[in-house]
Amino acid sequence: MATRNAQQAAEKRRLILDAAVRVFARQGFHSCRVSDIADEAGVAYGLVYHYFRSKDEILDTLFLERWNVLLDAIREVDRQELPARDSLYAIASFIVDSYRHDPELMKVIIVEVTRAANSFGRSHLAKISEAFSLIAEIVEKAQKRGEFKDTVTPTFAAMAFYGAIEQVLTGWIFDVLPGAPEDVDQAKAFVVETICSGLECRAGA
Amino acid sequence: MATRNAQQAAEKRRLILDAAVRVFARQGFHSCRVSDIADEAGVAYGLVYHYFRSKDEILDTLFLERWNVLLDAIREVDRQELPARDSLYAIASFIVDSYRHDPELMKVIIVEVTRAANSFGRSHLAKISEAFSLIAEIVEKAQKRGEFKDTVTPTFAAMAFYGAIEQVLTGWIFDVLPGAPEDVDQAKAFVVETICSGLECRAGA
DNA sequence: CCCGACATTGACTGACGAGTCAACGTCGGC
DNA sequence: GCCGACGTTGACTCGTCAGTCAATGTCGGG
Repeated sequence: MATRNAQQAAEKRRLILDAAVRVFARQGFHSCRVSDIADEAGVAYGLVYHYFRSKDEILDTLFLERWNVLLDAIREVDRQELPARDSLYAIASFIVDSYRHDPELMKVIIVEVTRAANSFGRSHLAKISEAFSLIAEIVEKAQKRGEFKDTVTPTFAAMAFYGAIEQVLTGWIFDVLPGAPEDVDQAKAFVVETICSGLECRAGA
Repeated sequence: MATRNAQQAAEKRRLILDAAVRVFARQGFHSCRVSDIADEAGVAYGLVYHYFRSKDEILDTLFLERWNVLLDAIREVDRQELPARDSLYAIASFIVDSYRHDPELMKVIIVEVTRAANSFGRSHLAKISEAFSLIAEIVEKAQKRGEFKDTVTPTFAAMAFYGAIEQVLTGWIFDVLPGAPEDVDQAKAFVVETICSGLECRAGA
């Protein structure tokens, strides 16, 4: 009952979650066994089931933890009412920096959840879509303010924006795109430049 | 030995492939059984293994058939040396029309191969990347001609372009984006407008 | 120092599904 | 109308894992 116990339990849980990230990133969710996670964490097989109801619940937990952080970040950006280009730059930066900070975790979330809409993504579709809606709102406001032209619906623009970023991350993850630190930095600007210039009203218009 | 036999065999093979598309689209590759495909095709379980070495080979076949058509289409567009915006519009059109023509097949290819780089996509990464390279070439030529600005590398631009389209298709597939016929038509223009305007040199520049 | 609660262990089980294979049609040629 | 090749069948095998559970360890409180 001691506080120390609760904290120790939390640490063990974290230990398993962190091990799972490494194993999922290395072998993929479906082709790894629960015993691989236990081994990686240095705990017994059964203990994994003491802390999590199922293998799925581990991935759910990893995804929700991180995605909620992303949603909060987007909401915070939104609240600041910056010019749309700055807002989108901040969001792109956040995602790209998340990748730079913990590539394995981002790989797992993108490959096993976000891009796996048929298996895992399915149950998290609503949560994933929340991000699209928030981005769409930012675009919509920019259109009302006259910053962005309104020939493209906010929803499509949001999908294009998010899709472009995710594809770039996927490129890094699978080594089809150069992912050196300087490339990663440039990428933020590239994506925002491409998408925003396409959405903005021309200077002369 | 008769020609008729060879043709009948080809038809049976096709029967199984078409059934597989429906089953994969409905249940997903991993959560369907080979017996589901056999049932859907109205043939015995074992016959599937008479025509294909494995469950994987069925998906491989479906993917390669379609992706080669896409690559040919892109090469053909490239050969015509149109303005880059027209080239990219043609490519976007081709992909979007492929979806309209056979949503189930495109769903399978995107969800189970293209977006599943960790399982199936892995073995087809080279084939998938070919499309990126071809698009990147088009962008590069446009930059050399001065149509597109060169602040964004062709590779990144290609990823952004393809990513945007794929995300829109994914939106339709999972009903997070309105996919009525008129939306589908607009989408081509939306994507090209967004990405190309972002890449083009400003009129005043 | 003992006791009970809870953390930890890992051998085991039960389900599932890919792939095999031996038996059974069927059809064309002779 | 007989023969043999090959298309077709589906019950069966066999490996794989997720999840269970009973046994064992640990630790704090009384």
